[in-house]
Amino acid sequence: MNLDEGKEKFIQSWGTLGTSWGINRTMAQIHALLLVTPQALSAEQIRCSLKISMGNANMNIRALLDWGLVHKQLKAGDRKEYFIAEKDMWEVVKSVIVHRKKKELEPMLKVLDEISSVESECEASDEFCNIVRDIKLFSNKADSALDKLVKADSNWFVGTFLNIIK
Amino acid sequence: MNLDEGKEKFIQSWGTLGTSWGINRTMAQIHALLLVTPQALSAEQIRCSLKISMGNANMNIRALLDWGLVHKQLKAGDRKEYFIAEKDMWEVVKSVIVHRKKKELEPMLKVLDEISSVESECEASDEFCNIVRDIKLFSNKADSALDKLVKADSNWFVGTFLNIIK
DNA sequence: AGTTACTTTCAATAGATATTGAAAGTTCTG
DNA sequence: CAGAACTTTCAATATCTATTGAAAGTAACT
Repeated sequence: MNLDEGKEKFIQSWGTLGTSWGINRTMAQIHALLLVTPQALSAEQIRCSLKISMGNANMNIRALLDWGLVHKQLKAGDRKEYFIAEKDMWEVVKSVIVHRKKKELEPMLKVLDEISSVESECEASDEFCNIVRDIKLFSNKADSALDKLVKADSNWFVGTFLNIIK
Repeated sequence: MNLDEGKEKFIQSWGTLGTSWGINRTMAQIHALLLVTPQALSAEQIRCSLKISMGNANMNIRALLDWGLVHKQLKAGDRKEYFIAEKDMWEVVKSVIVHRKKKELEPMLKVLDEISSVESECEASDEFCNIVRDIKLFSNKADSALDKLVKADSNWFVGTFLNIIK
């Protein structure tokens, strides 16, 4: 396999993977392209490589910056902005965890709190409250575990943590 | 808040959460309904509760059985099938991990293997191979960590694991 | 201040995915 | 084995999300 085929294949797969991870296809493909490109690329270069519109490229580059998966780089004497990917996989996973935790787990915790105030007025409502309490307990544990995880540094995670549970 | 409002709210939120987890809305809502229902329900009861079509209900019940998130229950002298949810949250998360690992991580590992055969013929291809090797290393670690996790039992996970990283 | 180079926004449109409903299939029962 | 009770399938359709392209915005240089 040659280099271009390899890059192409990686970009397509990363795009597919992304869609299952709450990251849209283009966003994941841009990230993939930048991941396998040692130097920084301009929006124009990204647009051409992936054959997407300027608007699409721009919006998803902003989203990637927002998630901290891509960093901006300015070159002296050049008005264009250049972009380079975060290449430490643990940092990438952490960003995803932080964003999804905020978007998914936290609203769920809020709802669980609200619905645990269901009045106890019959057997059915007591059973409901018990089930909700279990789910809440589990979710809270997961929540604080994730908090701890994202505070961990890359070396500890890859070197120690992954080995402990192995 | 009364019981019905609480159930309704839970079902809607679980449905929303599900869509971010590779589980479609209806599938997640059926799961939610069964989660907060102590006894088993028939397809007809599910259909009525959620106001969805028979076809939709059927397909998603099958999917839930397939994922192991819902179990079938037969009642003596009744031709209908009844369904009851897996209520242990760790079992639920494990099912999701198993399915998503198969659908997402494993195909990615395969692609990473394929593309690490890119010929070393210039600096760029060497850099590409290095980046791919890093990602592969990380992914393999994640893969085997997840394997270990799903083999763990609920008590160990909730009682020990979540406390270790706390 | 005007021109050029580049970036952002957003309504229209395309594309992907979920849902319905009706028809076909299955299994039980008298 | 005919009919009833229930389940499954699938093409048509609806819904939800991503993408485009054109117009507006912004900043640098002359």
